[in-house]
Amino acid sequence: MAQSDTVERILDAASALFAERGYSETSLRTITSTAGVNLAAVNYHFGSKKELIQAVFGRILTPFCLQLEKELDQLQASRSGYDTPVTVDELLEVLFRTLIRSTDALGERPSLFMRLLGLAYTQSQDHLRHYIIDQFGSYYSRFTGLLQQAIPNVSPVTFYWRLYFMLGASVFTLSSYDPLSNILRTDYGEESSIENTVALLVPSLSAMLKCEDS
Amino acid sequence: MAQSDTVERILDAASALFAERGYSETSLRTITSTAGVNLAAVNYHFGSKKELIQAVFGRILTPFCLQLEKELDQLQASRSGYDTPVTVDELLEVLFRTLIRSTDALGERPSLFMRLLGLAYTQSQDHLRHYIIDQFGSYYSRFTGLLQQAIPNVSPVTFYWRLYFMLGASVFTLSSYDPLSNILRTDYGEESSIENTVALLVPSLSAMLKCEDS
DNA sequence: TGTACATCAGTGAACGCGCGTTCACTGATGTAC
DNA sequence: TGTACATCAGTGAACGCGCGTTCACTGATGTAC
Repeated sequence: MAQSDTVERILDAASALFAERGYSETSLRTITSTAGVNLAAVNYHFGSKKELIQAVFGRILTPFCLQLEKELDQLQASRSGYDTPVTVDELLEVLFRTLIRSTDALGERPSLFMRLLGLAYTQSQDHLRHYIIDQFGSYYSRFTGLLQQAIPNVSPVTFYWRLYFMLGASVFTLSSYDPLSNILRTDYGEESSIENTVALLVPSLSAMLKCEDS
Repeated sequence: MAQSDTVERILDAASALFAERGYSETSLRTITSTAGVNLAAVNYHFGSKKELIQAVFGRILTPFCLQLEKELDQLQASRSGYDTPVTVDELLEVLFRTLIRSTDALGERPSLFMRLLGLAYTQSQDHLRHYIIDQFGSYYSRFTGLLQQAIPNVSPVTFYWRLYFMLGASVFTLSSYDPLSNILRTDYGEESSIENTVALLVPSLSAMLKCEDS
């Protein structure tokens, strides 16, 4: 092995296996044998299983955050000097475009990212939740701040809950994209793509976010 | 112990622990020591950990299904002879009222049910997914059929995806209700209740389901 | 009514297994003089 | 250029531990005659 691709092989195998089965259901023995490396290599390179989980997550979260920042900069720059504020639809477009592009750049699929994210919240991985908040918190705040400005007639509390409605709808659907699109093919005879599904998701979420606050 | 409440004690402890940590992260030793029963009692009464998981789920899913059936019967009966079809909002009201009432009747909280349901899909518990489809499939089909009739202008494929947007939003938000409402209290100084949150969820979902199909 | 047997909830201890982690070790490459 | 040493990626085997499950057993209650 020329100058160690062991780290990359472990991260590749671990990403796929964690997304498929969950963090605690995937053993280091399964990861290392899939990657074709020695069992002890994970502890040698990463220190522990927890640190491997964070490394797997960071490898996909970091490019997403950087890309999102760039896209939001562009979007806001295009508005400076004008009085037309950024719209909900534009923000959602940016969010999902960033999701698709940043995972694509890694040779991964959005569903993998969404599954890792969903699992971080449903499995008891406190260390990972804290890691995500540390890494992603400021980008998340910037995005949600802009989103709230785009819906001035919705109260803060309603907006708060709708953010989670949106998060749940997005993460749940996109993390289960493969099985859901398979059902669609066999039961409805319809082909779909992730772009296609996002194109249905964006206006649906937009309608939900903007609707009259009762 | 008068005529064995061991089974109930195991189910109570297991429900709470599974919802808190997940199925595979909860050991039989933790369950039995919490319940104050012998370790071997789970295998004696339920056969295996898998069958315990199904029993925990069934205890909460079955009353929900029966209650939902009754509510839908009533709703449809109130319409027979008239030409006014059942509305989206009425169906959603019935769904969440059923959720709240059926869990309440067991002395449990909706978030517990939603967490167990969410975990069934995110943890690799194929046996549980199959069990849920067997038990719940026909009730689910009836509900979604009525819902689709209430939105005649939305195409079947769009409706298919929006069902999962709705499911994701509901399960994610309600299963994380406690931490989310705690954040709301500390950061916004607002008290909330599950009824309150559902009252925000229903019109939001309704707007999302009904919005113009692009 | 009394005795023998069957049933059944529950128990204590052990089983084998897979887990994450550790550790002494190897062998190749880089560095100092 | 040659030698001694340091560094570092990687390895094979073992560690102790907690896991789900099993099994022989107990003791109370019910049933048959």
